[in-house]
Amino acid sequence: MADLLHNKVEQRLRSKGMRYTSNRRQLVSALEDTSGPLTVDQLYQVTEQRVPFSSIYREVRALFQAEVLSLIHCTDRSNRFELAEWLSGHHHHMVCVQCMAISDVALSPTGERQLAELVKRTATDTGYAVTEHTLEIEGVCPDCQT
Amino acid sequence: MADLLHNKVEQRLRSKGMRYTSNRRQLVSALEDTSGPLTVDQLYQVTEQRVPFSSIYREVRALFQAEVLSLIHCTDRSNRFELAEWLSGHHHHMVCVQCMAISDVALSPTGERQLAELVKRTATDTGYAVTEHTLEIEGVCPDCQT
DNA sequence: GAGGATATGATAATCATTATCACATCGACC
DNA sequence: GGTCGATGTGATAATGATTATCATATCCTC
Repeated sequence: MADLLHNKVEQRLRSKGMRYTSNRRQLVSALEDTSGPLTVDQLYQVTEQRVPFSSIYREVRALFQAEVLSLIHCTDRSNRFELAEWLSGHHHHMVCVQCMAISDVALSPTGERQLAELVKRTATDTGYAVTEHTLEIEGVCPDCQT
Repeated sequence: MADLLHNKVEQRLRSKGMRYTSNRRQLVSALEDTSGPLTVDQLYQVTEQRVPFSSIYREVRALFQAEVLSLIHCTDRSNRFELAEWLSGHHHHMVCVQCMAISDVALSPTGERQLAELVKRTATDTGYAVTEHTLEIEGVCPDCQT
């Protein structure tokens, strides 16, 4: 059921006294359909310019504060938004250093377990109370290798 | 020999027709003395305001293009600079979600080997030609836990 | 369907970063 | 050691992305 996502988002927003309006729904849908975080410009294009920039900026920030979206800062200095992990699942990012495309990637369950273990070990060494971890992998994507 | 770093940097800059001037030396020294990436403002403070902002911005960008520095994009939307890994060694970052401090952390050799293996495996799955990887760990630092 | 709340979109303001430009400094060559 | 062409410097202006403002529109509740 594709509407499960929208239900979850709507509940979250309601609980904060916010409405799940058309603008917000379009942005969430756009991010649902894409396999990686998007910039404000990309969101503007993907929604076919139906949502003006001033609104995208405002809504994307509102959704971020409501923890529906999370914010990624990329090597090319762009800021990108994606669905928060409680909506989209835990994942990491592969960045193409040529075309700057970013795509989500999930490790194998075993790999993720190993990584979590590594992170935990590092945490106890440093005294941090760890809440999250992300692995960012840079390289050249298949399309750019020719 | 503490000057090894400066020698390496000087050589690199020379090879690009650039001078290793006092401003640049101060910035590199500042980053050498700190255990994590710094923002432009922090660099301004750490160098005791001897280097004006306009120069910090210019030099930091020049050093970045010469691959002496690398640029980190943080969760709080700040951009930070640090010595490139060929000068400082491979490492990862721990970010405190309270005070936003960032400190470098190196994994154990075993851990790093495991991580590299994981990255390699992921790469072959996706068709990427991997050049780098960074692990970013978020949490609450010891100082902020009280 | 009236009223108080939140959302919207156009525009102006802000802030970090970058460009400009006149002047200073360096280094090579004579 | 003085001259010249190149690179570096610092003050200021310009840019560009993001945020704030505000009048209007839309939604919910009663």
